[in-house]
Amino acid sequence: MGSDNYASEGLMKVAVDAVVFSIIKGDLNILLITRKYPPFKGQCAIPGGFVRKEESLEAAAKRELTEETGVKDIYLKQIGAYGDVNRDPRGRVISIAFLALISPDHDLKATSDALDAKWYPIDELPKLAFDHGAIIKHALQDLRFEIQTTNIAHQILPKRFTLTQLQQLYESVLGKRLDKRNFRRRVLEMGVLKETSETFMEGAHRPAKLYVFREQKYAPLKERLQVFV
Amino acid sequence: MGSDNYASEGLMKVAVDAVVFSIIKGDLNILLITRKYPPFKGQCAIPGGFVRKEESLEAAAKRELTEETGVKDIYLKQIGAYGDVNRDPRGRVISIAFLALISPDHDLKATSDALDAKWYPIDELPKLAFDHGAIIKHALQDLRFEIQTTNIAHQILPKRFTLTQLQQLYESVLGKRLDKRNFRRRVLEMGVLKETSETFMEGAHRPAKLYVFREQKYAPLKERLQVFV
DNA sequence: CCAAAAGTGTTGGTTTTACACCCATGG
DNA sequence: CCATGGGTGTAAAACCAACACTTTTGG
Repeated sequence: MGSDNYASEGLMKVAVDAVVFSIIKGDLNILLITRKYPPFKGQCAIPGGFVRKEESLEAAAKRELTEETGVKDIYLKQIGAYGDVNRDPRGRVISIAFLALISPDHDLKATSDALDAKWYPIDELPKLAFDHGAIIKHALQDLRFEIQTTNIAHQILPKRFTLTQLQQLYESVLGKRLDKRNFRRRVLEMGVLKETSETFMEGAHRPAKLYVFREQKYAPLKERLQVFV
Repeated sequence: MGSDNYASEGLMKVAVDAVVFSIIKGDLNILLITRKYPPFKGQCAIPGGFVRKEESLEAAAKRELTEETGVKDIYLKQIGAYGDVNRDPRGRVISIAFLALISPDHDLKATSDALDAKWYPIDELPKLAFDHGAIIKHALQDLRFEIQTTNIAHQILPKRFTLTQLQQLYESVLGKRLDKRNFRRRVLEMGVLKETSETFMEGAHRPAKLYVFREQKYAPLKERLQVFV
């Protein structure tokens, strides 16, 4: 960083935006709000807002997400900064984007801003405000990488889950079918899961064993789950 | 992004910083400047500075790099935003970091700011200003990934190069030795190189074939060069 | 003819893929 | 006893890691 004229240079608006993914009926969805004021009034956008002086970028993203959608207590991973000169018609705004993968049963409260937050399947996204279309595209690439290299899956699954649920999650995120036997063998050999003594029963068939993640916080995996994209 | 009180919120300083890598005598080096003014006067830092109203983040990083070090015309890859509240003692500054891999024979001009830019081997880095130590650590991880998944190597190599030069580059970046036969087989099978009819001769031994990258611009590779870290 | 780096294949072990049937349960 | 999804093993193919000698040149 230069030492030159600190006072005048570089002042601009800094925002954060969150691309929040979930799986609904087997399809990957994204949480969007509808803008009630210009610019892009009536169009959809990913939730976000301006960073305050005294909060970190991640804290700002969490706060805005809660304010606009009611979603809280989730892990956000930074995916990059978007800073094209004309990305916001109001003036120069730099946005730092984050991604998350959460359970769809977080309550989407009607918010103070009267923005309504809704889930949209990723292959039926509406036209998006700002450069949010590009941000989402990058976020999806990033998510496909994340799910194979970290335990981010634990954010979306119930504490205890079946291997079939886990596999369906991977299939939805990666957008392709996986072989049941190979998937189970690999995920178990990696040692990131722990078998519980409980089972899950639903419908007229054999009950499924329930598993938990060994690491309950977001953490990188030792090896990559070699499923690729 | 919220629609609320656009005028007042989110205003802060935005900077860019560039972690520029090169190989000097087989060792991975980083380009640092010495700060001539407070804060962190006399300490080393990665080159960077504030973003101007009318330039993109990448353009700002390129401009600052040229101003401070003389290095120009290089590809910069964004690696993330650093926004901790107290990362800059002057006040709130968000910094967007970039990385590059360049040839060491870019001239390091004595700059207008009288900052001198010098190369430092990565295992002999001085104490660094701001959070630049952390930024460099992330940049190195990122570089090790980049070199296996993109043709970023073409930035540092001469247009035509030998396979031995390419292999030494990989070894320096990854910090480990690679098997000559396996390396050559894989890199050729990937099809990112094109053999030329020329050879390179130096010293009393068999001349080496010269190769060029098929893609002359930064581009992701179809497959990953499976060397890992 | 010596030194030096360029160039080149094979083998054994490991990993990955593809693939089909039996099990436990509720109705 | 039927329908449903849970659970399991194996063989062939692909891939990866380890390894040493011949070639071409200049001095």
